[in-house]
Amino acid sequence: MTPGPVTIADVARHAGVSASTVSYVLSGKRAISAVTREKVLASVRALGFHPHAGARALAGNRSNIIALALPLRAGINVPVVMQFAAAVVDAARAGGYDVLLVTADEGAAGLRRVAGSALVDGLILMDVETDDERVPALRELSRPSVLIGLPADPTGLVCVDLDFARAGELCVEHLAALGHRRVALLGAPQAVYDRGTGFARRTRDGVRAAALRCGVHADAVPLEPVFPAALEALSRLGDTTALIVHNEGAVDHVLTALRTLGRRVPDDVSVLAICPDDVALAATPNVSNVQIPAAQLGRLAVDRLLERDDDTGVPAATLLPPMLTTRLSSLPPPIRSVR
Amino acid sequence: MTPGPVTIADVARHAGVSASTVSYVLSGKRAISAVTREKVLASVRALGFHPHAGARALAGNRSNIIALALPLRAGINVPVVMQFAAAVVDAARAGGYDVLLVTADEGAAGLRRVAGSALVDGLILMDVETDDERVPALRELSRPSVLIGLPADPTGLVCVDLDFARAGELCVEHLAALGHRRVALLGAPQAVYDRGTGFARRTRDGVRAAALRCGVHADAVPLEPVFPAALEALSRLGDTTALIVHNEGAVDHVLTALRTLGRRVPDDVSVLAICPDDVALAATPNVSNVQIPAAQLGRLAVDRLLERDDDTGVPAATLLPPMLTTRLSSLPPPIRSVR
DNA sequence: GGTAGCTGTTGAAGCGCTTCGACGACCGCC
DNA sequence: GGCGGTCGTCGAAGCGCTTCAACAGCTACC
Repeated sequence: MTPGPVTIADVARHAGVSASTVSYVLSGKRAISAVTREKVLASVRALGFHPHAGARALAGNRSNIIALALPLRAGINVPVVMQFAAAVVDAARAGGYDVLLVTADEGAAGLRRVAGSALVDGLILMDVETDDERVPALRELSRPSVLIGLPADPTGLVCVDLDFARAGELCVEHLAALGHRRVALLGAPQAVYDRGTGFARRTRDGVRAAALRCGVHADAVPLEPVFPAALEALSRLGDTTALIVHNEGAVDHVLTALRTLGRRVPDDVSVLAICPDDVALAATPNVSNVQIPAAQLGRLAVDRLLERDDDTGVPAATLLPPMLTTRLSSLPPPIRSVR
Repeated sequence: MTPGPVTIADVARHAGVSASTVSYVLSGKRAISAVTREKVLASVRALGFHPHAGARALAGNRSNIIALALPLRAGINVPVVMQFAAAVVDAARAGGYDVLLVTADEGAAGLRRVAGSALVDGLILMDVETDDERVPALRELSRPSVLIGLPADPTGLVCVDLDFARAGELCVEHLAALGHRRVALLGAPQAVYDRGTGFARRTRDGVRAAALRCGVHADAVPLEPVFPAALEALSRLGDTTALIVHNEGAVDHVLTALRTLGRRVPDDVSVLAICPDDVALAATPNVSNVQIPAAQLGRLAVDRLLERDDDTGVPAATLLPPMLTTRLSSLPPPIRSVR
């Protein structure tokens, strides 16, 4: 039944043409008459031919694989990462590429390994730190790469991300417009700020800048995504009337803690989140949020990576504009707070 | 600086030996004198040589890549899946293998594609359904594979998993021993049962069997991992004095719902969970749990896959025995319930 | 009627590596 | 001192594919 793997020569023989013709039919790189093409395709189907990936990579000088460097470390929110990953895989597959998983543990050496051995044609990095050891390595790689995130110095690199600074501003502006005068950012765990992860800091900076501009007082506190931490953070926040939660795993805990403290949402406290829509919709009550467009960013990253073949200049950093969706958790502050 | 990629011939020339000698040094498949070996290794380092993955796969008939088929669908708990994935990647890397990500979307066709094109040397599948279309495909693949999970008919396949039936029994036995007479299993979302995912059903069967044996009444209800669902499920459970939560994402919600209903844990209600330790420890109070040894299972799967080279018989299914860790959430039932 | 220009197909030359068989050098043994 | 046996190294073959240069057969045009 299975007399060893089928090669292109088998297909050529079966179809009564040469191996190169089969190759051209499959790649479409040369005109082939309709008759021949059909004959060849029929043989391909009949024999169940799958071109040998290694041979193809060797001869064609491209593996049709891209590397996805995923963070699997402290403080990151796993479901969000997986949304990115799923989008990247989908987009890559749609473009005829497979995805090789590289963990952040391997660091720059891992990237050099997979790129150096021609295992992958390009790389996508997530969870980029402000001063990431992998960033300089990337520049020397001779393979294209795209970062999801924004390092301190993006020169010569292609980056895509949500404009988190603007997202922070947007939240403050929204709350300020509602009349809030005292807001707080409940952010990522401390470890994420310490590590210099870009998105966390950029949001914080955006919140602070907008607060200054809008004449609003803004606190910013890191937060572990566990219930006691949420409770404790809230009890220390005093007469804050609005919260901005930039921590997917903590949204639920914050709402629960508010309930525990007897503070109603949105009547006593308004809550905004920067999180994917599904997290916002799973919360009770549904939380007004700036969406994290994971699927869109993942797809964009792949597109940027693959369009590099066409060498359309250097697109540099693309920061998607944030979008705030108003749901049930934000209202003007209670009367007693508006002097 | 970079005059194109370094080939084995460059290394051979630099070291003053033949290409085959370099190959043998690198693979260790033939005795090489210490002097020559050092010379070659020095040249490898000096030139920054990385063997071309495609060429290696072509000549050596192995790609040093394994496929990991990940579920990215409704009802699965993403962080747990990622724990498995991380363990698989780690173990694979330790064995000199890279990991290619294949999503469940691609189904059997995806497996045939990556195996048929010799892209991967072996496959690991997660989230196997009772009657999974991929399982028969696997048998025809001519590449080894390991399932994390247990299909209806595991004949001829290598499977590893936690013994969920035994886990369910263990929970009931523990609660029965404490004196509980009425327990409830809060399980996976309905969609997971409908799909026929093995672990959910096996746990339920284990719970029922042990309940019968121990003379305990056991309800089993599916549960979405959102707060309102937890609240609703609990309010309908009547005078149940103990809960078994087999749903990582719902553990927190169940505890919060109990708090909301004014039922204290463990004084009024005992709670057991089947979940990874970190979920149990992040809960308030810490929940007694049967651990899901994701890291161990991931590593085991890779080991099983790679030891196939040695062809040590057919190890068949390996079900790890469950371990119950008693923490703060389980006590004998309140007096009023013990007639 | 000759030539220029297409179109469709082919053979052959690699891509960079592994591995097989061969062989020279050197060991110890009778 | 000659012979079998290791040990260490090498040349060459080939893995299955892509792609280049070449060419046969046409059409079209002057």
